[in-house]
Amino acid sequence: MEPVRRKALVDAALRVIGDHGSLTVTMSDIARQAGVSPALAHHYFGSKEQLLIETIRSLLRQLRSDTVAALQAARTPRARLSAVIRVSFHADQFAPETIAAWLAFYAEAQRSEETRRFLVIYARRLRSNLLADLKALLPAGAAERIAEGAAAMIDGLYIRQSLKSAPIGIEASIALTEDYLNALLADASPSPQRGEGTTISNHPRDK
Amino acid sequence: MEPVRRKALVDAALRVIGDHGSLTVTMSDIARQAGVSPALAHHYFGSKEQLLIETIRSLLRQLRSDTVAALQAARTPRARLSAVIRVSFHADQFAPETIAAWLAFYAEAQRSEETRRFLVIYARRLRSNLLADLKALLPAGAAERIAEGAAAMIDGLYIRQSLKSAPIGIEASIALTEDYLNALLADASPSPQRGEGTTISNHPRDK
DNA sequence: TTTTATTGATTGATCAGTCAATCAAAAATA
DNA sequence: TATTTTTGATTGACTGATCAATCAATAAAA
Repeated sequence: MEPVRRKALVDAALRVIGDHGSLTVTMSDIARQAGVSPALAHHYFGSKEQLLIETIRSLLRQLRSDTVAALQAARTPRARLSAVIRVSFHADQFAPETIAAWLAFYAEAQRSEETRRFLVIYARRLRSNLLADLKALLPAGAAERIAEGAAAMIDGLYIRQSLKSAPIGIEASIALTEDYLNALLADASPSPQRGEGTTISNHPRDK
Repeated sequence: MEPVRRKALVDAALRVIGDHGSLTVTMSDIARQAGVSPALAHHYFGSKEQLLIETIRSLLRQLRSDTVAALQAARTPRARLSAVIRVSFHADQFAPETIAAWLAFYAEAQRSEETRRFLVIYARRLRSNLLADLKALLPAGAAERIAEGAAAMIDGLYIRQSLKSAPIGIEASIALTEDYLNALLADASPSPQRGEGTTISNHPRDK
């Protein structure tokens, strides 16, 4: 029973948090959603905090397995970059409840060291997935900057989506991120003289 | 006394929220920080929610006045774009406590309609500040997309900063956003044939 | 019988919000 | 000017609700 209940509770937590848009949900809410008593939730997880930790861990695991699958299907570095982008904006990830849950965990990360660690893992993974393939197309320095920029744009489109005003939409979000990559790849790669000299380098941080 | 106390309480709320990294701070915490009794906070604001609303309003007011000042100092459209970027990453805005506070309000916006309204105002302002000057440099369609992308990148750099791992830094954040603008301006403007045909248009959303 | 699953009932802590009571300053009255 | 009245500022003490966490008891399975 234990694994069944644990999964049910984690799934329930994710749903309740997404609906409510906040981690200030009660153990009772979660337990009710999972169809068990609050006491049972405590029995299996020990504390609310621990259940929340497992919940974000599950969110991350899902994203990771989606990413791995998408990367395996892609052949060229450029196609792998597109795959990473596509996964980030996959319908599941882009559902309002999922966005709300991610946002709630970002906020929680300000206080919970363990939650922060998980989000840092996410951020690093996204960056390094992008970086690995960018390095096949660009000098290391430029690749690092563009990976940083693309990761930021993905997160930014994501967070803006959470406001639900003028929703940008999945396709448009992907297109914006692709535009960014295309433009900076074109800028830095085919004619290094121009790209290196005027746009990419020559910034304060390059001192 | 009333205006003095109101300001002290709003400032205290901002500080406490920033330090604590969450809106789940008590009225007592805020009142203590402001050096008054919790009862007085209720007396002036009626409810915690109302005090919180005033707090985000104050955050927004500050950002707006900074932006207006920066825009007035800039002369060309391109300079105004840089000014908007610079204000977004101004040291005050980039302080960890300020970022934590913004993040907390983003999360709160999932539940509080009024909080959401304020954040939508922020998002719209940022977008339209960028758009106004981009339109002077580009066709409307391209300008809109780039404004959206730049706004997303700014917000994304901001939220990534909140994780405090591998902090990107003010200068590097500005540089990344400038790179984005430079690359897409170069791409779309000087040779419309190429830009329009390959990078900017020809996306699913343009169907 | 022993172990595991499950819950209802309860506890203890935390907080938002209320209220009646002070205190002080200003305004009105003598 | 001196006195009384009114008004606003301020608080300590309290209340009611909420909730995480506990625990002893029961049911079911091994």
